[in-house]
Amino acid sequence: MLLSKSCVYGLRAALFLANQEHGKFIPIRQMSDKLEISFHFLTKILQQLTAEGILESFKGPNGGVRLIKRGEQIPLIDVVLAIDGSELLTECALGLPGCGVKEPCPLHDKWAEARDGIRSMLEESTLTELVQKGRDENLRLTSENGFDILFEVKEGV
Amino acid sequence: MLLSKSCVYGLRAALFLANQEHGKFIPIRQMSDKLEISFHFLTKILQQLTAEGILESFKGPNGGVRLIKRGEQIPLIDVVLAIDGSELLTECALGLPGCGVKEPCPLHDKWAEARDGIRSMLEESTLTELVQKGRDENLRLTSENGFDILFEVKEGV
DNA sequence: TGTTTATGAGAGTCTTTTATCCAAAATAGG
DNA sequence: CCTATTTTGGATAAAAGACTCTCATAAACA
Repeated sequence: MLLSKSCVYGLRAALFLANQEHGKFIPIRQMSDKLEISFHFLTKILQQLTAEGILESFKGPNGGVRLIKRGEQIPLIDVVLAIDGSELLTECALGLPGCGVKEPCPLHDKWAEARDGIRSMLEESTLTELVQKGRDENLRLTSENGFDILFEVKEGV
Repeated sequence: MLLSKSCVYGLRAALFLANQEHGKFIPIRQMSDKLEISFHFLTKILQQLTAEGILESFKGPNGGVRLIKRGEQIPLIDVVLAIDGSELLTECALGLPGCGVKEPCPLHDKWAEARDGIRSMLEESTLTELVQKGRDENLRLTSENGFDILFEVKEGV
């Protein structure tokens, strides 16, 4: 698997948050329900994102988590590296310690280039951009539901 | 981790074999010693490569494994997919089942493109090509040793 | 005060990956 | 035929990852 499952969930959650009114705190329970991710598991992942300075949280009634910056300013790479660690995009394809420009393995150059393709794609894509695309084309965010699920706000009913 | 540890070992082993006289059976024990990989573990990995038609084996004295085709004709992708499975380069970045052109997730297009960068790099690189590079520039194949370790053949001493 | 909600630590389960071991089968050579 | 060599395949074990759950604490609200 290229990305860990935690990372995949983290991306889904980040997109979910970017699709909300900016600045509003969203309870984790609500996210776990909508995204069909175990509440406890998602909690751990979001705690990581909070610790890494991507989210901020607020306790108590009407509490929850929210993005620290606007979605426009958050590239996917931030989420991926916060969860899977920066080694993900620096590791040697042959597993050699210290593999790099100075002491490369035979695959180093090509591998680095291919990896950087992923990296730059993740650097160039922002949460907002994907949310926009998801809304415009009504794409999926869970196995069944698309971005529209996020709008059926039933508060006050 | 982008590639599993098994896959990484499999690549090292494939390069090792491509650096040997073509057609000669190399005992797994010798490979595990030189490549500093656990004999038993490497055995399992090579069995997979044999089952996938990349290697062939021969039992008994002077037995071992060898590449079925010449290294020129073996792209890295063969080894990677034989071990990590083809899902590796088709999985959805958001983990959605059935994500594809017909039912994409918001990240699908960009992710597919980035993944394909890795894929085509692995398709275009052959074992021989890397062995050649490794020899020419005397690069590493283990944490300590380079391709030269493969030449100290001590038979008949 | 009591309820809501996140935090942090931790225990426990399940699955997959990584790693080790052993008996069986095949083969070569004496 | 006997023995040493080497792969095969099954079984097992250890470690890591993916979860589930609980509990005690803290902050905020009403």
